[in-house]
Amino acid sequence: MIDEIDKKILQHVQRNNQLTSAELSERVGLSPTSVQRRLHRLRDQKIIERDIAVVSTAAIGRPLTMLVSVELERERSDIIDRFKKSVRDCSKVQSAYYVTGETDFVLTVTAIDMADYEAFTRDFFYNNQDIKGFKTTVVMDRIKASFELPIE
Amino acid sequence: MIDEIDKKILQHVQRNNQLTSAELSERVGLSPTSVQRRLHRLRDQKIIERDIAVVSTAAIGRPLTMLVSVELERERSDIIDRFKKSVRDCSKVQSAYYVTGETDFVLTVTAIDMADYEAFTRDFFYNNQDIKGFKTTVVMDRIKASFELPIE
DNA sequence: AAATTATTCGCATAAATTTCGCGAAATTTA
DNA sequence: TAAATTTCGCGAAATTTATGCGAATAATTT
Repeated sequence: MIDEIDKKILQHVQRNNQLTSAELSERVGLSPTSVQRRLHRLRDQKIIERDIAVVSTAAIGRPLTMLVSVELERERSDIIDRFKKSVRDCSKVQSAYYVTGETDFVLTVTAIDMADYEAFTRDFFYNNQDIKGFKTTVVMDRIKASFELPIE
Repeated sequence: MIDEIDKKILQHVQRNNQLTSAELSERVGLSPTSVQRRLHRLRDQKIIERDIAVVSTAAIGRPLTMLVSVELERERSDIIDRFKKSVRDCSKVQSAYYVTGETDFVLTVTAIDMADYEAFTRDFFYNNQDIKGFKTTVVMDRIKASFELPIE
């Protein structure tokens, strides 16, 4: 399915997907044409799921990140699905995980400032009958934020 | 610093940075040349921090994600800095936040399976004198995982 | 307000990169 | 080991990106 050269390509593009096929070619030891073809295949097969630019939170005026643990009133599948959808539709929520343990979900939420976050919680949580409670953790420092995977 | 057209460009490329300047041109209403020049500027100014390919965790054989809350023995700056470095250097850790609240850090860790995660905790936590304790939460479903920001 | 200066724009064109056709090499299957 | 399939890499074509430059727009100064 995916061989050693694919892995090398993935290692590089998951750090920088703007490398040209000639540059990748040198790094993985294959002609630019073949590298290009492999990239196409990796994208077609969704081994590369997507290609994105990461925008600076500071530059865009959203310097705050919160980690929010959410507990639902009941673990009923229709309630869970409704919550999942609301989370997907909210652009202030960067990521959302359905998890084991005391709480049901953990969200990553960005905000302009505390007042803005406050407003978000009002809209998103207090208005919502399905939500039993939530707990906010403030991110003081982002040591690392990536989707990189160790590939062999 | 950044105007309405820049924002439109950012909105698009944070979802898909493989769009050509001609495609972006249509979407934002500016010539391809100008779009290209703006992209360059946005990258030079680190408003676009980086450009990455997101690799499928399943395809690469790392289907498990854990959220790990870590508490250090003492909140001494040298200990904190040492921990930060170890986290940055570990490719199994996708993201790491220094946070307020009961724990000091929250990490996102990927693993092949539970045994693999078990091995990681041994290496990373039990070996480490600086760590008082940690709590693992297993991700059952990744509803959303992005670095997208709401840009106006 | 008018004039000056500085930016940004978009066209034309040059440079670079990606895509495609094709035969050769390598790998897989029979 | 022969046949079939896949992958390779070269060269050419097509597409995309980068650059030069005058025109238009916006900002600053007087």
